[in-house]
Amino acid sequence: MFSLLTRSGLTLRRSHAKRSPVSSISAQFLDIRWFVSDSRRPEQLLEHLTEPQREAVTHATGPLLVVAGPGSGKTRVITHRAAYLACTVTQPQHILAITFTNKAANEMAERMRRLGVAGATCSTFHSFCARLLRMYGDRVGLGPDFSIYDEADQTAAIKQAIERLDLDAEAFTPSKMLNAISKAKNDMIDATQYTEQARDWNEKVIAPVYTAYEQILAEQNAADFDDLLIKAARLLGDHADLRDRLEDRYRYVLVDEYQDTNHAQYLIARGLCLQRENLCVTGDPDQSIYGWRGANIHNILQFEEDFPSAKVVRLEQNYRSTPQILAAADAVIRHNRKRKRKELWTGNAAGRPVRVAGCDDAQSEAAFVAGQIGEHVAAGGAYGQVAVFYRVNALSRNIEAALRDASIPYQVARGVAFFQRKEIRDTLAYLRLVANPLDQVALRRIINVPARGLGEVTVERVISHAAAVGRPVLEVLGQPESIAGVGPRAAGSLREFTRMLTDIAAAVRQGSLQTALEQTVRQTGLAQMWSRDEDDDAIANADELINFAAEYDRQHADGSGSLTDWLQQISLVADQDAIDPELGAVTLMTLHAAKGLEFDVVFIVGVEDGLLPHERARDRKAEVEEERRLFFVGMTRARRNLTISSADWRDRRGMSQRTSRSLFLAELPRDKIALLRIGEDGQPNGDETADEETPASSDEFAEWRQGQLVRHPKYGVGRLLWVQPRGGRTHAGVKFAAHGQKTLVLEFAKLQAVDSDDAD
DNA sequence: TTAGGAAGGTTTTTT
DNA sequence: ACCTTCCTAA
Repeated sequence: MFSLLTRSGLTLRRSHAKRSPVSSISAQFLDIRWFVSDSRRPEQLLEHLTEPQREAVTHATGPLLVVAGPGSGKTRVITHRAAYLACTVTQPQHILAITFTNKAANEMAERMRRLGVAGATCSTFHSFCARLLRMYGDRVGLGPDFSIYDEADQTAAIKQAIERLDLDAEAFTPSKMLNAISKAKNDMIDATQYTEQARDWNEKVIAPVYTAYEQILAEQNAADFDDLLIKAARLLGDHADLRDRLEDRYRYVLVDEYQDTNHAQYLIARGLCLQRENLCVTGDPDQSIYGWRGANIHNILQFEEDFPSAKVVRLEQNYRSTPQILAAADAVIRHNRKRKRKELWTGNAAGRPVRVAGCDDAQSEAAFVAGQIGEHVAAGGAYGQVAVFYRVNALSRNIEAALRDASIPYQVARGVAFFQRKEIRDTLAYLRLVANPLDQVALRRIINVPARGLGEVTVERVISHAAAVGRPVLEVLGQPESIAGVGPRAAGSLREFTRMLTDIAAAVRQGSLQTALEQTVRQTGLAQMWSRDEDDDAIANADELINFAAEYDRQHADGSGSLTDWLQQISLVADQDAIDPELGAVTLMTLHAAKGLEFDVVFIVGVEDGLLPHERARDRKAEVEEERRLFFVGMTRARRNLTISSADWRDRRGMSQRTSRSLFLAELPRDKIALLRIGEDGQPNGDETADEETPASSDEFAEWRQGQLVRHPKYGVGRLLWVQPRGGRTHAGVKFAAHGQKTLVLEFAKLQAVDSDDAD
């Protein structure tokens, strides 16, 4: 965001008075016990609701599952239900609503306030757990100022673990290890259990790393993202007194996007509702898109078994999209075999057909999108009602360039990217160290940034000395002369470094984060380093960070803020949090980030084999189904117009490569879509030239895709490089192990598919 | 110890 | 194309 957000040619710098997209997350806990502002009668809340919606809203006690199709008014039901409960059976402060992003949490709080209910807690799982751990973390080995390690910090910790074990297991990259550890954590398998269960060679290598990694996190008073959830789950599981206290506080619990909860989140939701079972979950199995990070779709599928007394309400009427859009999305999702049947329908008026645009290359695709947005606005539409979705972030580049060229304002939903920038991480590392002196990942990051003559050798000496005398590193830093092997020069630098930290800590105690940050940037020499390197981006971004701190200061003028809390907010920022709907700009984001949003006009670009479904998912049926759900989520965001595009050529790794179209395109219903052919200029080439593009003759090979293994009677086994319908025949490039690359016509080549699908 | 260049590996999605 | 890491020279 910030500078990323404002890359468009137009001026989008927001004034300070305006709410910064990410600063809005600070309001996430709304514990203020206000009065229910008007004496709204409960019946009023039921007006304008359909029968099933009303059923869900008025179901007061006991478990409730709301299976809500896209655009079925789910958010409305949730907020009305919370409001209804608050003025019939309970008070606002006894309601806990858990959503997927901070942005959604804020929105829910805001909508409830508009319904006259203030004081409910609206939060994400991660924020809720973090706050819980700040209070009760001592029971699971965390001090109140623990650091939250993101992926980069985790990687650093893993590297430390590997070093400590004297392992040079280059067979695994740290990120592979991290994945394995994260997966284990998501299943609530701790390092001890993992070690006991380790069967194959992989697991036996990873087990000691997992153990060492956990040790390092504990030493540094740090928790990774997974820890937030699993430590909170353990807290609830092991401490009945705490559970009782929380259950008394939160008597009605509501979990949104339940299809994307993992095992730890499931345990937390359960743990909060053991006695009253006033748990209401909402979600849609067809929109489960986070299986890859441990989400367990069975949580929602088995809700009725978990809670035999559960009431189930299905919301199937769609109020969002045109019948064409809904029918197209429905036709696609029906191809998923592991699925509960659901009938989607809408009473909305017919609109335009869904458009499927085949483009020459990624540039013409981008130009096409920009041109169409221009036309939309020329016809009276607003930029703010347009979104472009893609499978991978890298695809935003072309689109951004084309929008800039066309002077179209846009925002990219990449809230986290800002905080991952080097200059921001460096600056924050100083503050992290002040908040949590045990945060060695932060220490190692900046002890020699900017360079002050403290090399690897010195740092290791200091750290091992600290370990030897059993004192915290920061304490040892202050008396460098007592460390063997540290010369006078290094000692001077160490003292200077310690003094800077002390000064920053003092500035933080003064209560202004803005001042503390300004001082950090100046005193540490970071600012000087950036100007020396003429790194204008770094300077601008650091300024943005300072503004962000200033905004926090302003919102916590009453003294309710803290450095730890500010850092926590930053750690838990989501990409979606960076979107400002008021900005009046086109929104660019990944399909994952699109969940829960809606726009009048939607473009889904790069719908090509290998991209959607992504090549990493393509070999496993379950993963292809998740990719299909992702496509479904994207399609169903559209209210009025939906355009799906693919390019015949796309740059990958610097080289232009032939693509083949996504198998999902063949699943769109012919009669609901309009096919377009887009030339180099990004203009449609006549309307009905699409026929040669449709794989009319090649239905037989429609399922064949890039990367698939095939067997040729003469050449043996090979892999499909590309598949392209051409004039009633299907051409394909195949790379054979023994005979190199060949171009074949599938109708004649007598290729057999070699099935590489894993049963999952 | 640092800087700078060459080589080499790498790419999904994210709280 | 891009980033990280490794290597070498100063």
